Amino acid sequence: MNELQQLNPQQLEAATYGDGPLLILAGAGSGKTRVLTNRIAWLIGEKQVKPWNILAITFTNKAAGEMRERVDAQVGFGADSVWVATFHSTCGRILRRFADRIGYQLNFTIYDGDDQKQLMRDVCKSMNINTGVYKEKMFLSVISSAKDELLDPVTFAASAAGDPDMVRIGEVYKEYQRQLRNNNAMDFDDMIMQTVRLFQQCPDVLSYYQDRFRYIMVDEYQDTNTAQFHLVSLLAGAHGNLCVVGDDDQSIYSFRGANIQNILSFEQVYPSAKVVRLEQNYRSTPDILEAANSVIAHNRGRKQKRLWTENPAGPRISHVTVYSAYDEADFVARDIAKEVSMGTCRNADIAILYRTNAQSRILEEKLLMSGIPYQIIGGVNFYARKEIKDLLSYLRAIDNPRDDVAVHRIINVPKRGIGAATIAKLDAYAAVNDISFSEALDRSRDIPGIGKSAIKTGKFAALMNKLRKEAGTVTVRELLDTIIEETEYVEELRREGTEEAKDRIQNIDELINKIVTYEENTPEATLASFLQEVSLVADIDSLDGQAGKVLLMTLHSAKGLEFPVVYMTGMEEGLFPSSMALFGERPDEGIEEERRLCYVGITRARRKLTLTSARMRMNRGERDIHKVSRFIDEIPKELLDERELEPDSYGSAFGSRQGYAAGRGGGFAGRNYGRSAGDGEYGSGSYRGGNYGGGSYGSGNFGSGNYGAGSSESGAGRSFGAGGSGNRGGKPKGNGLFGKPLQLSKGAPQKADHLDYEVGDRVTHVKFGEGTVKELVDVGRDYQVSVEFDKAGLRKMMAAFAKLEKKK
DNA sequence: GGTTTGAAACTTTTT
DNA sequence: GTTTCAAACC
Repeated sequence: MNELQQLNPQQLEAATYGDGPLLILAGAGSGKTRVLTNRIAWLIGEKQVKPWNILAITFTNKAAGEMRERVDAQVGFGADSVWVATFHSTCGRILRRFADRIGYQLNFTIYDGDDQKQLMRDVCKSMNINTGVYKEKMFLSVISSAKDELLDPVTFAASAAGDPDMVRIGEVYKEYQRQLRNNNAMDFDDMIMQTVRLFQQCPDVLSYYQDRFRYIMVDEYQDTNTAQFHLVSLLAGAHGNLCVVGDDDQSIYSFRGANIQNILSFEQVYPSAKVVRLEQNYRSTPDILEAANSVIAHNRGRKQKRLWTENPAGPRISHVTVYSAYDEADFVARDIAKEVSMGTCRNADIAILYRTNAQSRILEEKLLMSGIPYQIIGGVNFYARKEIKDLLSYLRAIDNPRDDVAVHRIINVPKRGIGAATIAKLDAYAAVNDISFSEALDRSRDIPGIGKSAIKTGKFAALMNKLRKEAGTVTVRELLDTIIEETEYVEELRREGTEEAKDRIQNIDELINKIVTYEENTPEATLASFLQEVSLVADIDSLDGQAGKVLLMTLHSAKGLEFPVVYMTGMEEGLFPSSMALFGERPDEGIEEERRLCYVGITRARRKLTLTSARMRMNRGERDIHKVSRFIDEIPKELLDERELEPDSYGSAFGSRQGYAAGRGGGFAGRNYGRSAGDGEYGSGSYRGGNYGGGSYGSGNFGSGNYGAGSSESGAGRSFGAGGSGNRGGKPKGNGLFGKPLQLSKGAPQKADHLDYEVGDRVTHVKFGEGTVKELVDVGRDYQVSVEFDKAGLRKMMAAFAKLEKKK
């Protein structure tokens, strides 16, 4: 309790405010988590509130975990009875207990984005919808928004009357929802909406939880959507002790249905609400705060507040303009290496932020080359990887036989010789008889026209039934072992023997580890509880903090985090603010949300902030010329250390260097470098000059290397490098300037007269490190070199591109 | 009928 | 550079 003495007056007021609604407007870095945990401790210690009568809701598991830890540390006895959880897991727990009251089985499956898409494809197919005109994604996004607003298919249809497009969408929504229900499945949005429905339809359940949760706290309240608002209001309906914490300036999830009005009009909804403002920032230097304040001041309709700090001054904010995204990545990598070698910071202090996930690749590449350890948050979720998803689908199909999406996914994985035609017959049979796909499988022999395929499908059905039987008696881990054994899933990968297959096996091992950890830490671990846990993990949750690595993530993922050193990359009009926001339906609102995102980014930095802008960026094979982001202009000039870097050829770059040389044809900043491609002009908006050869560099047979430090890291282990699919056969498909193969255009590496290494020599490669030359083949224009690398394994590459150096 | 291969389209942010 | 769709191939 002596912790309270360390709070400032406003924090103390918020932490010790008694009953009734309470709105805490907490600016960035103002210590809101501290206030929340202190409040929980105070409620229990001073107000004699029972720990199990307290509910604290967050958005991510990570935030929940942190709060849990701090509550445990501060509250002591009884702390674990405090319910700290995310919106989705809270609803999950409630629904696992009462979903049967609203027509679901308790073992319902939770569908992620991939599952939703799959299901929507089936829906569109069954309704004969031309997805060339109406995209699945569009349907899903409208349905998602509807659910966020608590509109069920019936209400939606009513509101759609008169608008033919909306009526059509309404029909799709109805069918989608019907199939979800048939599959005994819910999507993410259902979790919230169905819980609200449960409360509305079953007053006894609602009053049970109202009585259970007498004190409710909601973190990041500005990100709640309408459904979440209703959920919270219902829960707080009896006792009225609702404490919400948020910052309207950090509302960045409107695309996900977040309704900023929830926080802006809290005082209207709860007229007796007490409002406390936390404006003292404990995180950043005065310059960084000043920059953040100046940017956000351009937004209208905010709750007035201005952050201030007593923190000492720090280094100036840098803004660096470079020519290309490649130069940007190079600058960031070099700057990090410099700072770290000077001892001003450690790798673990640094975060590189960007607007879109697509920007991460080039940064990743540069960091890898510079030997800087990094971890990427986001991109491909571990649980979304093919091999993981396959095995999880087995578990899902076992747990919930009605999960048609899961059964469809695995019926021919690994290959069992069951093809599309057979599956179509099973589907038709299931539809006619109104049974699930699994049941149709069980009746394989009765299916008309199936022929001898019934032997294969029957075998598969038998396997699934055997596994289901076993599931009741063994642990999840043992069950997975059996699946892997029976299906020879890993065996198959082992036979493939490629680097990619090895990676997949590693990921499967990692999945097994996760299951073991889960079963060890969860007393009542069941297959269903494990699957729920797994489907509700977010990318950000994998961040462990002890890694000693530079972190790369989107600005969205960075919310709620702080770092001593922050790089905000891609500060360009069209990227950030994104063109989607600029040219969307409501440009004003779009820009304001982007600006809030910028505010979030700036306020992540404690000590040193570096902003970077590239003039040119490759975008879907075209180069776009961008102006510097307006947000840079919104920062007072005197706060910025402006620098402009000239493009220059960094000798070490594999591939990009060459593309760079060719791409310069149009001339940059009025100067003419090397050859002139002739067409295209700099400065007139979008440059669409000759084909830049994006993606086709390294057109030799480079293989699809898999890099990254350990595939257990989220995002690492992603493969890049040219070659692989899309460019099979070793011949460059991509066009160079004027449609000719890039290799033939000027500036591309030429075949060397001779090579200064031969078979058996030790060589070094800029990315793969050291290795031994195994084979040299003269293929006309160039030599093809095969090298067995110590770390990266056997690689084939073209000598002119590989830039191998003989080791002395 | 099933599998493999090649070409085309597509990239905001996510629980 | 990745994922999806159609055609060729077995």
